[in-house]
Amino acid sequence: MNISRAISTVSLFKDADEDLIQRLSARAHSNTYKKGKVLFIHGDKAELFYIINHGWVKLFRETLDGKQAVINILSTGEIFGENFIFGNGLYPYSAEIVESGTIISLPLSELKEEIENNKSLAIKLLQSMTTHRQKQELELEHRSTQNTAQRIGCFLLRLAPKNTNKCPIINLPYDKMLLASRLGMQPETFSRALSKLRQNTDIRIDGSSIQIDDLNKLSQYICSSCSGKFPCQD
Amino acid sequence: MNISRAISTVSLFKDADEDLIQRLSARAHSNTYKKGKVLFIHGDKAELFYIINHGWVKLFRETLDGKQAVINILSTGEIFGENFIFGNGLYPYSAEIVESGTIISLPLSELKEEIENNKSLAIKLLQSMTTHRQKQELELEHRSTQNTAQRIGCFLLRLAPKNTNKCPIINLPYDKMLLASRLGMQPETFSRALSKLRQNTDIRIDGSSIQIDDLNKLSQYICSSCSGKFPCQD
DNA sequence: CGAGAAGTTGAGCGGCATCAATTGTAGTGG
DNA sequence: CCACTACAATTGATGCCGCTCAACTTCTCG
Repeated sequence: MNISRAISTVSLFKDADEDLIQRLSARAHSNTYKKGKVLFIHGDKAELFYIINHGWVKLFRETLDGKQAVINILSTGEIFGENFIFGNGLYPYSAEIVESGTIISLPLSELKEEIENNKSLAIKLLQSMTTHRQKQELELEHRSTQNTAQRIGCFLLRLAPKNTNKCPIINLPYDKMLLASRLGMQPETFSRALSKLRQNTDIRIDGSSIQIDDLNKLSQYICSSCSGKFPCQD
Repeated sequence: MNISRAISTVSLFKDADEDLIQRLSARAHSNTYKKGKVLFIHGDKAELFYIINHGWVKLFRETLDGKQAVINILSTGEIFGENFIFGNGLYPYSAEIVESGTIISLPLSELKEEIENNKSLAIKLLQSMTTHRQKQELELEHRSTQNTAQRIGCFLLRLAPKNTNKCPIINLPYDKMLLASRLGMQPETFSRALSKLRQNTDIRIDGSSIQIDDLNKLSQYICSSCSGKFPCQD
């Protein structure tokens, strides 16, 4: 897959004209990284933003006493670092490859220039920022109102295909340790919470694949502690 | 204080030209509300955004089983609802007056129109969204890495004046119940956590005013569980 | 097949929530 | 102005949820 094709799949550039894609491609670099590679750390000078062509990336912060807070875990077609164009010039968190893959990097200065000259791109970025803010707020709500079993269930519900009424089978996108950190809990707690969820909602677990027999029962168990209604759309 | 003056104090409109302020003022309404008044609730059609001229406003979400998650508590010169211009047309949370005051309301459509015709305003909005996102991420980190006493201390530190090396005296901006909910804890927990903080950091508490004798000791107690360095700037 | 990591399970503990009772405080009306 | 009321704030007792430490099992991959 070539670079310009990858760029044009990103939702921020979906309706962009061909010229823009080409200008961006000209300044882009594609690299393949192994699991464990750190792209940048909290406090580094922010000069690039990234598009994931393939693989998984973890965004996180580390506290002085060694704890880690995972902000998000991203995959193919997703973008990160783009929201620092108008920041203080430093990355506010770190990024690490958690599943080997290829990453495209682009200069923030180039994106900034494009945005300043392209109204519809600026508005696209505003839209994507709005979406992210709302997800973030929902995340914060979940942390304070949902218990660990519900948080796992909520994650599963959002992975489930929306429009099938048959029992979906879900494959966890990455390993359970990573998922636990993504959901803000310990691996041991995750394991126990998942089996608690199984007891309460009749899901069937086989390694990393999970079958939901009764979607209704699951969503009731989860969404009673949420401000939204299933299926989640906000 | 007249409407256009109030509008021009908002950071989003700080460098705006006089014409813009006047166009906005022409479509603005100022209202005085008492404590308890609900401006809008989660799910309402989003048609207005608001500027606080005076008083305090709580933004929050409510879950089906009655729990409440406070998103933020805002005051004079702050703006809210502006980030729904590019949303799905519905308010994603509720807003309630918690300290009586006057609020200016403006149509979102007007702001949207201005932004689409005014590049520098669009960029201003992008900047403010960036700031908000980073604050939100820090908030999420705090919830998972800081305990209740540290969260209170962190709140105090951010209220303290930055550039004095003498012992600052801080007045809590609103009552302790509300502050507890803002920090995601129960009132009883807040009370206990505050006295724990007093024991560990030599602060002196007298009702709602708090004196910090040893700023260094306080910041060490707090910021060891944070990814940032004191004084907080990111 | 063996080493190391992921995942599970158990025991124990601490932090925060909950329920309940008491004290402090501000606002109301006689 | 004071008595009354309602609510804020504190304190105690108790229980649960999730973290920590530890042992064990399962899985993965060289």
